[in-house]
Amino acid sequence: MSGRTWGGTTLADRKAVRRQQLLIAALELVGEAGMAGVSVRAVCRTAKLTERYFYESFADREELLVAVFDQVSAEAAVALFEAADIGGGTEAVAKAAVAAFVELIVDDPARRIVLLAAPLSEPALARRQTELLPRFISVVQGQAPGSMSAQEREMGALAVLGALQSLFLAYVDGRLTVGRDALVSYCVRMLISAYRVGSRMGITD
Amino acid sequence: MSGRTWGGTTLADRKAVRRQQLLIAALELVGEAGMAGVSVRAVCRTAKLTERYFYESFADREELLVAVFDQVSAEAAVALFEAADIGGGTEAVAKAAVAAFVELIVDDPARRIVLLAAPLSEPALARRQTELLPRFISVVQGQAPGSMSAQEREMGALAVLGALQSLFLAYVDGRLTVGRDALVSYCVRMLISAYRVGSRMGITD
DNA sequence: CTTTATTGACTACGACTGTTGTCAATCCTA
DNA sequence: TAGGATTGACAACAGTCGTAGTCAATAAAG
Repeated sequence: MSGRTWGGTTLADRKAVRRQQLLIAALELVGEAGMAGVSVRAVCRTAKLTERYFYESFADREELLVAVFDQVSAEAAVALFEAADIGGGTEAVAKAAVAAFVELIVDDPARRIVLLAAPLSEPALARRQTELLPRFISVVQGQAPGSMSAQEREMGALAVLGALQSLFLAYVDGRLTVGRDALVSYCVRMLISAYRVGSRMGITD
Repeated sequence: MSGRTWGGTTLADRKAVRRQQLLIAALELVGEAGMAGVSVRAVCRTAKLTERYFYESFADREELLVAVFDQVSAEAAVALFEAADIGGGTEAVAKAAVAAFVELIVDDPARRIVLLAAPLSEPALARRQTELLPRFISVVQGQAPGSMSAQEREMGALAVLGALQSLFLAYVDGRLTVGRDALVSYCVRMLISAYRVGSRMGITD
């Protein structure tokens, strides 16, 4: 049965192709109309597939969104790892990674929405992002000081993520009027110093 | 004409009452179904008013949302100012304010969504929040160091806002498993040290 | 009582949604 | 060629949406 073909391809291959078509269509819709533009019918319409094929790969919209997020995240991770692979100290690495990320989100509205904005309004993506967060953070921060508890580390990562999301989204919205270099520089410094919040107990003003 | 009454009240008064009914209905819908639950028809249904009265006070959904945001923000600001009005140093003030804010958002899901989550998915609210941000931040941070540029101050405020949003939303979602005291403590330290990022030029690791 | 303003309950337009089923046409294998 | 799998194009159900107009009933003032 699995060897049977249609148009020269197996059913498994056709399913994989259709699945990818749906992911691409969803990302395209995000870019055009934001997350609200991603409905089952809209995605199928854009992919030129009937709704039957949606349910071939995804139980519901949420499952599709998570798959889109995973795919875009994986691409972003590759870009970050490549940008950070320049050797040098923590600051140089952080700067390269942040600059690469700023370029990615400025240049690609759809991916920006998926990576930064969507997790803020889609609970499933927020959870997924939280799961993947340590991986992204580790690119630029290396090892946390041993004195930090797991909780401090967790809070630090979430705080950094929130801060970056806020800054980047404000920057592209025009709510933050600074140059790109200043933004990158600030983010780098923030990333590097983030552990200081947690690593210095008993701070007084 | 303005003195003419209906049921003992003037037209202006009735308009004000209906407007408030719509605001209350919107907040109630937020609590039940998130921002997606707030449509013109749903709000009017909940307020038991016909759609005509929606357009009496608001041009569209966005204008209603901004009004809801403004009202909830004003209430939150009062709560923060009262909590912070305890005298003492910056840390004590910050702690009181953060603890009060955490209590507010944990106890009131609708207000939490309006204050923290909605600005992340509704552009008009993001802009409004950016405008009001300096006011909230000033409660707990007093004056920024004179050495900071306006840009650094702006970025610092946005970073802090994003960090707090991220931490609080993760906390109430169960994505961040720490105690409330640990969260408050971390946020206070972060708030107090946020200016250090900007105030120390040329940080090296 | 007459006139005007206000209210409440619809209708209309032109779409949209998620999910599932039906049926005819096409393709493939034996 | 026959049988079964696959495809493509719908229809169906039961709703939803934003915006504006219509009309009868009610209220108020002179």
